[in-house]
Amino acid sequence: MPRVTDAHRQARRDQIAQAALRVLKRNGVSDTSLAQIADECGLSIGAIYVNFENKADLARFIATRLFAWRIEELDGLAEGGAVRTPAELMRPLLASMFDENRPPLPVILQFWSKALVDPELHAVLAEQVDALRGSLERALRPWADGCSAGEGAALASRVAQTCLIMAQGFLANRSLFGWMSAEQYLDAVLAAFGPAPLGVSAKG
Amino acid sequence: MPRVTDAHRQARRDQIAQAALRVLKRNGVSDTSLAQIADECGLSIGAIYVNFENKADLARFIATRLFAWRIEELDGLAEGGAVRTPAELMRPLLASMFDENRPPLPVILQFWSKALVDPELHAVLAEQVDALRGSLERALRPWADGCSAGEGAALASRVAQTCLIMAQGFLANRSLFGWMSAEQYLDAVLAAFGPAPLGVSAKG
DNA sequence: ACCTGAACACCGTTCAAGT
DNA sequence: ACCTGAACACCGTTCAAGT
Repeated sequence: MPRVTDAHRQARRDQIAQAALRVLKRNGVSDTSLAQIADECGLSIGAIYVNFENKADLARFIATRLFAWRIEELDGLAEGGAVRTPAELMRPLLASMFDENRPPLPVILQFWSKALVDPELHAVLAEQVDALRGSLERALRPWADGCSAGEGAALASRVAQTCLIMAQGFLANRSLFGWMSAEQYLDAVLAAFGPAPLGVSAKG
Repeated sequence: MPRVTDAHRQARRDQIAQAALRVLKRNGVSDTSLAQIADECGLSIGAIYVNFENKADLARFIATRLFAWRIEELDGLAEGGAVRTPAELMRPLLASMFDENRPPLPVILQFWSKALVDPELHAVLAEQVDALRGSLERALRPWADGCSAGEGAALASRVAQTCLIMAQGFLANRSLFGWMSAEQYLDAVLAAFGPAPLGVSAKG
């Protein structure tokens, strides 16, 4: 009867992962022990090892199940071939970070750090961010083709990566220092690199 | 004779911190034990505790001594009141990340993560990044005043923060995925948000 | 004054023993 | 088939004992 066992196993894995995420939010990634997770989900330490290979495997499961970005919105914006500028697409990208079903930003930053020394966790995060990059690239394609008809694909690819790098910076800064809101960030990017200096029309 | 003792103490602290950084580069922050550091510098674990309060205190010392950014270049660019655009100042800012006297970028990212759960380490990093932000803000002032005479100070402050957030993103992405060089990043930022779409003049 | 290394409480991991 | 909890090697930290 493997089906019953599999369902039970999936439920156990979700139960443990959800409990682990609650402890992670409270105590930080490196200060969370398996004993705390076992207490939180009402099981023993051994039960965690029945359902996961080890602590790193549990971390990968959490990253796979809970870190997946909602990319439907970006895909939706791309439909119909409407021309959306990078600035217009950055807005939903940054807003998606604050989705309440997502782990808090500091937890994500701590997983980035773990991925630097855990190749398998790195692969999980790389796959997720690449899916996000692909959606952004598709959504940018009409704008990119308008900029340079022949090189639209290459431009969309480069700019999609760049928008994600800028979003990574926002996530890190928001977690560590909280200098700005997403709206202030976008406004300042346009003021710094945008077409016309802000305030010129008002001042002169 | 406290002077002899103090000099000896400083030398010991530097000896231990340099050894610790070598192990950090090899093994990552969380996989480096005090036993490894003691072996690397030829002392015992107890000797580390003679010279540092604990492991977190050693980490703070490393961050203070070795993470200080070279801001003289930015200050030099600001002298004489020359107008430098954000894009022009981003170049030396990103280049400074690859100074060979600085710890590698992945080590810095791991310290960011540690700072999220260590308020004293967070204060050290916040002080350093704020000094960098101040230099950038001064260097941006002529440009900002040119954009909007009355609001130059506020604009320079906002844009300095924004450039640092974008640099944070570059550091994180470079450490994790290495998508782009600094030059490619700047080019793509200008293509995405800059005044004229690239390639228009060439394409017609 | 400075250093050592054994001792302590904890961690992740394993595994014989239970149900 | 699933779970428990004691055992193990390790970690950061302390401290009596050395020089």
